[in-house]
Amino acid sequence: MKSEHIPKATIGRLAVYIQVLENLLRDGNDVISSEKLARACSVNSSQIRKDLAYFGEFGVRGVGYYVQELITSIKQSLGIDRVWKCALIGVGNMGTALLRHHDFERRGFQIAAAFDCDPDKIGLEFGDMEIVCPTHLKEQAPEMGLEIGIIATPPDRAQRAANHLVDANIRGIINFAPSRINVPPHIPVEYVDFFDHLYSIAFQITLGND
Amino acid sequence: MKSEHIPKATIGRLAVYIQVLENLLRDGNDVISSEKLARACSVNSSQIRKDLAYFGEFGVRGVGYYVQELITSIKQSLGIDRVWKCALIGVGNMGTALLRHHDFERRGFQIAAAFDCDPDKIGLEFGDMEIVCPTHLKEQAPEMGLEIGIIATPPDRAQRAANHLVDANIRGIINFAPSRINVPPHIPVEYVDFFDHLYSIAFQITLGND
DNA sequence: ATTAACTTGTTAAAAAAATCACAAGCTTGC
DNA sequence: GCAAGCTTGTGATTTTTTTAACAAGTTAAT
Ligand SMILES: NC(=O)c1ccc[n+]([C@@H]2O[C@H](COP(=O)([O-])OP(=O)(O)OC[C@H]3O[C@@H](n4cnc5c(N)ncnc54)[C@H](O)[C@@H]3O)[C@@H](O)[C@H]2O)c1
Ligand SMILES: NC(=O)c1ccc[n+]([C@@H]2O[C@H](COP(=O)([O-])OP(=O)(O)OC[C@H]3O[C@@H](n4cnc5c(N)ncnc54)[C@H](O)[C@@H]3O)[C@@H](O)[C@H]2O)c1
Repeated sequence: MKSEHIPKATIGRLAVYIQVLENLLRDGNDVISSEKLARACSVNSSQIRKDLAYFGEFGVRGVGYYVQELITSIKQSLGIDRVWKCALIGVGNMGTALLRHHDFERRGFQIAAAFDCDPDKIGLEFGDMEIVCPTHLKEQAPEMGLEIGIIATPPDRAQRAANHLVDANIRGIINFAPSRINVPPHIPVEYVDFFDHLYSIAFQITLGND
Repeated sequence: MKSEHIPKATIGRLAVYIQVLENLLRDGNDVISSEKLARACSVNSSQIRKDLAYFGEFGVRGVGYYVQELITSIKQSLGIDRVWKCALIGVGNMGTALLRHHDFERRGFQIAAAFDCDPDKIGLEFGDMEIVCPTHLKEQAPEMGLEIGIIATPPDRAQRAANHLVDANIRGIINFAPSRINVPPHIPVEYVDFFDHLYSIAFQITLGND
């Protein structure tokens, strides 16, 4: 099929499929049907087949999908069959948790440089990486091949951080701060806010009460 | 209008509206039109009016929405016009960042108790809260009025943590661990995984390249 | 070889969500 | 008091997404 436009929801589900498939593989499952995978992911099996069809034909009729092969195919489709180098801006509570999280590389991402404007933080070492001032971003980004920016500053500093990233020709941005940022339209921005999920839970609980 | 079923995407957008409205209020805007709010949130103005219509009529024709009033109405609609007490399970990198984050209460949530099974962590104090073993959950949850569980354990411990929460009659769960959990159907579960967003960015960047 | 039991990829149908378009309502100025 | 100018709330329409249905391909057993 190999379609042009892919729904955003599909991307989100592919992330879930990878997660579940990796567990299946660890448990020794070599082959899986869309029906079984669907149950494990709490979705409809046609949904899975349709999601995969956007990118190609990965299964065998009458058999199912070879798990390892499917994982590889999905990762290729998403563009995470390689490591993306990320620049972290803002090394506070959140930034530190991210730096200490050792799952990034395995999942296709590497925080290769960390920036903070607090003089008390500049110079601190994290593994083989030193925290430096965001003004160095423009010079370090091309040198180090930084492509994705992760903003973890307070909300009123997020735009400033975004400006540094844009100026350094970064190609995409994740913003953990609860504020909208303005960047040129060719740079994709994703907002991460746990409170979305907390609101959703609160709402679902409240709803159930009526 | 006051409809029965509300799209999940609507809840996500309401969270964005609150964020933007609070900034508008801080900047001294008392009234806003759906058109202007729409631009600030990068959505369609009918979308905003429709989202709000699910919950009631909050605007004044010819005028717009009174910002403070609208914030209050949205919070009421979502059920966050009060503080929800949360139980954190797993006080590692992520859990610690959450505990140190002082935005929770302002946003309607409070991490009122923290649990970890690591003997080195049990007994540590965080403000006026002491980390205790998850076996105490069942006894503390009703005592303290804990309603929402936040799982921040390693993925292979998430199900165990979920079981503790279910056993303690918790009403909803946020899972930060990258693994699916099984709980009774009346308990809503939300999965938080930043990698969704990283995948999405990687995909959007890769796509732009073709 | 043929049949029966599965499972995919895809087309068709249904459902859901987003957008448009406009009547209804508020405000201001004359 | 009325007209002109806005802006909401909502039915109608369009677009998007999800689900169902099934032909086509695979395997295994007889
Ligand atoms: N910690 C959490 O659990 C959590 C949860 C949800 C959202 N967030 C959001 O994530 C962001 C970071 O949260 P945190 O808890 O780490 O805050 P924090 O205050 O601990 O850290 C912010 C860091 O950003 C640095 N900084 C400020 N301005 C900067 C600039 N212009 N350039 C570079 N660095 C700059 C500060 O020096 C500090 O180190 C906030 O916007 C917060 O709302 C955090
Ligand atoms: N740190 C991050 O930035 C980050 C990012 C994305 C996802 N996550 C996910 O969040 C989860 C936590 O990450 P982390 O970095 O804090 O890990 P961590 O290893 O630092 O912390 C895990 C904590 O859970 C505790 N724990 C283990 N089993 C437990 C149990 N049965 N009951 C109670 N506590 C238990 C451990 O003692 C430890 O303190 C992981 O699943 C991780 O994949 C973390």
